[in-house]
Amino acid sequence: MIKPLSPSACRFLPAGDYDLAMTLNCGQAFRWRQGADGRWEGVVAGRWVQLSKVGKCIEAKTATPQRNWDWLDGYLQTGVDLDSILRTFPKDSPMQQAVKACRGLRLLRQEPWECLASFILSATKQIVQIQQIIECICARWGQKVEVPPGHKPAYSFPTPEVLAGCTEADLRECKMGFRAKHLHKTALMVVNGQLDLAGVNRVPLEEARALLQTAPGVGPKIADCVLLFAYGFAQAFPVDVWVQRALCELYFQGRKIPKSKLRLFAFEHFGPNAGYAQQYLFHYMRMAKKRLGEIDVRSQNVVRQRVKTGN
DNA sequence: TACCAGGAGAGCG
DNA sequence: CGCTCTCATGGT
Repeated sequence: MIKPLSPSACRFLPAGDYDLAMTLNCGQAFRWRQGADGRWEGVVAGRWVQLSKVGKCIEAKTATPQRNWDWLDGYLQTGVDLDSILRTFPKDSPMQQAVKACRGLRLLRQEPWECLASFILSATKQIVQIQQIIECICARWGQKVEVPPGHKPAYSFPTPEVLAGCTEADLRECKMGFRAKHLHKTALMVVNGQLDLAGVNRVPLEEARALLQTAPGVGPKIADCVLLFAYGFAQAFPVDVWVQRALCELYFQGRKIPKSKLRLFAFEHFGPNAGYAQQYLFHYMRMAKKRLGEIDVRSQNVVRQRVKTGN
């Protein structure tokens, strides 16, 4: 007789070639926060969890002992062989630079409802602001989850039932603006069965995208985000303003190409894991901009210094 | 202060 | 189809 593994609130997941910080902070998920000790805290599948990289493992701590950790393995996708994915990328220079800069970046497998709702709220918002809106709706309409002593309270992501029960005005109190109508209507569709989130992964990519796009506030870009980040359609290729700029500059000599055409180009050019390639390009561009920002600040300081000293 | 943000949808020619 | 305008709010 096999003795069942005893429940534990701590676990080490083998995770070589896995950049945890980049993965949790690259704009695919919005609820991870870094504590003072540098560890990442979040809520996955209704459970508080704290993550940190220890050598070639991810150390996970929970508030309550766990017998089964499948919920976390699935979320982090630690079983994915990254190298076999990177090998399918095109060998052009932009792509190789992005891979070099973002080595270890992974795609998570998020819960469909949270992912869909989050990206409805993402429309023409900066990532910092998306994080704030989502934090607000979780604190208001999520359920309190157990946390270890001494930690800030944490909340689950609010269910479609709860959000459908809110008024649009309630939702607007979390500063989501015109997205409130979209979120509310979509929540209603999920509750009354007009949008079957469980059915999305049972059909091919194009059909799945069309299903998601029946929800208000969900067009091609947001649908592709959900297909990629929640359903594991590795070829889904979200084209936002960043990726559009990147593709136009890197592959079209700066000519402005419509997003619909870029999606078709990407589907062909980047291959079966186009979605992974997209995330590498997206994060690569954002890091590059951040670096430029820092240089800009330095030159500004130099200018201020000159003004001060009269040079 | 102005510009812009991981867009979508409607109206127009 | 492709372009433009609006939607709400706050970061930089």
